[in-house]
Amino acid sequence: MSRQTTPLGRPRDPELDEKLMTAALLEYAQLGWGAFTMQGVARRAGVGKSALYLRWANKEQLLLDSVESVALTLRVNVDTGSLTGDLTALATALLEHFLDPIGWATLRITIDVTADFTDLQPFQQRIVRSLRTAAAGAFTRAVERGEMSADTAHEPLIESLFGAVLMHTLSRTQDERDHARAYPGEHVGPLVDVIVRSARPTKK
Amino acid sequence: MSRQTTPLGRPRDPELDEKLMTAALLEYAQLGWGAFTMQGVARRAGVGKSALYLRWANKEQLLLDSVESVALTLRVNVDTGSLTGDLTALATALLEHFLDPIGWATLRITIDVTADFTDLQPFQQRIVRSLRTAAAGAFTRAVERGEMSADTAHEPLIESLFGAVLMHTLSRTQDERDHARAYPGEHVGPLVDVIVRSARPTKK
Amino acid sequence: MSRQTTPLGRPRDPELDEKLMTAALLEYAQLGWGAFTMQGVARRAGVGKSALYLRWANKEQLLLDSVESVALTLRVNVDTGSLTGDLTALATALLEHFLDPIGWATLRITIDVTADFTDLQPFQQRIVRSLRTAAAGAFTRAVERGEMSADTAHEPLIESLFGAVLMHTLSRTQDERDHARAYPGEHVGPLVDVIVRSARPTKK
Amino acid sequence: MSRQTTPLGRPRDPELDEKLMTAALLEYAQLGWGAFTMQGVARRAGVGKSALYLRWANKEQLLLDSVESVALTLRVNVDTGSLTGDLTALATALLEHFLDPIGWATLRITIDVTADFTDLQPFQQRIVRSLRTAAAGAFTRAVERGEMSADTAHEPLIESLFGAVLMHTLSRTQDERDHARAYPGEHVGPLVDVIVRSARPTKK
DNA sequence: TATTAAACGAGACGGTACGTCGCGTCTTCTT
DNA sequence: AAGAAGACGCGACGTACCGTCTCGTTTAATA
Repeated sequence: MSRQTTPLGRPRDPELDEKLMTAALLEYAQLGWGAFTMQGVARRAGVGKSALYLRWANKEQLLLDSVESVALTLRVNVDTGSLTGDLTALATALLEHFLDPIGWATLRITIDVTADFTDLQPFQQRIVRSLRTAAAGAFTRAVERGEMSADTAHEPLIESLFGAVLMHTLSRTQDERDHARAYPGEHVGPLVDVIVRSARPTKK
Repeated sequence: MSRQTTPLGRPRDPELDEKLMTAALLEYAQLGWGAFTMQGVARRAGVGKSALYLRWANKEQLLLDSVESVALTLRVNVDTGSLTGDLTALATALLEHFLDPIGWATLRITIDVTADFTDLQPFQQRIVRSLRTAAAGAFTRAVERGEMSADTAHEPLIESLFGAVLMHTLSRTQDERDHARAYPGEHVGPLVDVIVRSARPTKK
Repeated sequence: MSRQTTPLGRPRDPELDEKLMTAALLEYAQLGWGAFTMQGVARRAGVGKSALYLRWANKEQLLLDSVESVALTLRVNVDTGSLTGDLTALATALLEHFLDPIGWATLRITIDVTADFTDLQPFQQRIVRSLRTAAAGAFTRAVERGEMSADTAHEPLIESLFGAVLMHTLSRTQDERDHARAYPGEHVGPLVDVIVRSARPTKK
Repeated sequence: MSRQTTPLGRPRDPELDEKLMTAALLEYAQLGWGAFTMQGVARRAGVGKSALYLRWANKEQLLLDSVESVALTLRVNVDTGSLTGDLTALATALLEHFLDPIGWATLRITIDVTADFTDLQPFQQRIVRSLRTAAAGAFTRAVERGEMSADTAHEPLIESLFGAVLMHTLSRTQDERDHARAYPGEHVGPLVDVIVRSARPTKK
């Protein structure tokens, strides 16, 4: 006769959700698709398979969900006083994201999702949007400061900067990536410069 | 007395090598890692599994080899008379490469390879190198024309341009990608502009 | 506090054990070693391969186990009032066993086992023993009746009778075996006679 | 215009026929059906697969042929002066045949052939016949000597003796079979006795 | 002596079964 | 009802062998 029915039986362990997604990302990051297994995730989390299948229908769903939960972490939007400073902060954050195994796993899955014709826009877009809005703030402030003319399109600049960071990570050897982890500034600086120089107002 | 011994037994069918790699890339492009199977490749190529396993030890090797054989295709180096023209040609080729299912598959595999700690530099580097050398030519000619100062670093510009194309492909929906396939110029133009403006010599 | 722990997880389907062994024997009886396949057994039983490999490590083990479970069926020991009657009952049972495809399969496997140097005595002996004990009863009663002297060795008589039935089955054509199935008495009679005459006490 | 055409080309190596069949029997005797392979036979004989498939269409044909070529070896027919002596010679020969790995392999294959509904009478019968004719001689001489009445049926006696030897081999452990190899007389004696006693004329 | 056609060693090839392992579902007992 | 454990039907893995098919080389009989 209770109106506000508490669900019967044992309640779900709320800590498991996050624990399982973390385990999934680690497993994927270390082993790749080929050796990524549900029982591997369960083992790593010290859990039975039921706990997984009660929450996700299959491997793909688990991975997508896990990736999404991580993507929201990437929220950087600081005013450092200059466009170079703002973009450096952003690019550094992204570089570190890509250098982190889990961040890289996120990218791999995004790439795979993009390939499937089943257009998982909501998933994909949410991640990209967080990057764009962060960059938009930096550009707006730059225009106010006069570092950039108001009619410059943001989109190509954003794609160039973030794409450059991605390409940089992608085209380097393991040793160079290790170096970037230690000294991100040296790697990000030249890339930010490209954007800042491109954005600077044309002299008369 | 012959030093140059012909290998014994029936020789391998040389047509099969290419046929199998093509089948593998198509299979991967359509299905992704999750549903990519050796027997699927064999079936598609109308071939027994033995023909596959005589050449490659496992799925990974087959895919890596297939990707490498495709990567060499990407050879663009034309002199159009202007930096904008040269870079547009390059970026368009790359965009079309990424919009092609097989080209995209190539990227996916490169990403996966980068993740593995087993540093497959020779593989990875060979692909990237073909891009860099193509761009280097364009920049050299630009310096000669006076469109660009001699002391501008190439590397960040290259990473920005190619990364931008990649990020562009990655962050768009299926519909937008279809549009890019039809009108690549509209998509590539703004990205090339970013680079050209960044590279232009500073006015006194 | 419970010492007698119930085994964890879903319990094995107890009906499957027998179903699988029956399917295995039928498959073997119909197709022989050459075409006997595990997936064939699984298909016939409407079962996945896992169910088989959870119970038996390989083809050989499955067949041995199956044979053993059938061998125990051969239990005949009746007192018909005369040695001839008792032995006829026994020999008829054995003849019918050999004429049955599954019974014959049992023999084939026993022969194979005997050949292997890995001496699977427990298996082999258990089958033979059931025959010997049955015959021993008949001989004991014959001695009591005075049909046979007490100091006659049982073993050679047993081997002669059962061996004769086996050789009879082995050396006949398919047509003759069909006839034996219909009229076992005509085939068994002469063989029993040989034994009875050999066993009869010597007249002074 | 030659009438007696010699076949063209390189003639078949006549030594190979026997060499290959011997290799086949050894392979089968040591490994059994399960691990009996054509390439194994070829390897053991130091020969390519072609040499095998030029002579036999498949594994089965090779084995049947090999068995048949061996069976003809079993030709014993000596007059020792007594029925016991004659039968002992025969039974000993058969016992040694069964104790020899190749002889045992012959039996295994015979058993398998008997099981198949494809009634390979010519094969099967030829082997059995050689045994029967040998025994027939011994019985004929026994009748002449007065050790046996003329109207006693031969067939059951033959089946009993040879069957007894077979059953004896079949029901013993490896150790006991080793003993029989060293002292065949001890094992054959009791079995021959059974037959001789059964065959002796009834005293008035 | 040179030609010719089959025999032969080697091994690629299209298949299929092996025995293993992971999927996603199910059934059992425990919490 | 959640959860750990593990059986189950299914199907791919990578291996090994089937019987067929090229290759190049060898070996007699013929020309």
